[in-house]
Amino acid sequence: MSTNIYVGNLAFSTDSAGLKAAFAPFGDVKDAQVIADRDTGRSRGFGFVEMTSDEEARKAIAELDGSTIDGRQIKVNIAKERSR
DNA sequence: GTTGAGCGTT
Repeated sequence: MSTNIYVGNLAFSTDSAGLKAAFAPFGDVKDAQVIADRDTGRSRGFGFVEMTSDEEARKAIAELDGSTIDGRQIKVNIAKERSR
């Protein structure tokens, strides 16, 4: 099992690697992805991070929500279910 | 070569 995290208000210059780099210090990041427009390939300004440890995920959220990455104050929360 | 609310493609 793992914890899925929503990250919003990302700078358009932030990519999946940048996202992972931000969360990695707080625990094991299973996967990180910035959602890009499927047609243009450009960032949509938000993404998701999946962490293997639920407690580390919560700590990362607490530490990173409202923090600044690439000049933008990001929004971090537990993600909703993808199949909506 | 731009922009700014948002919960995603497989």
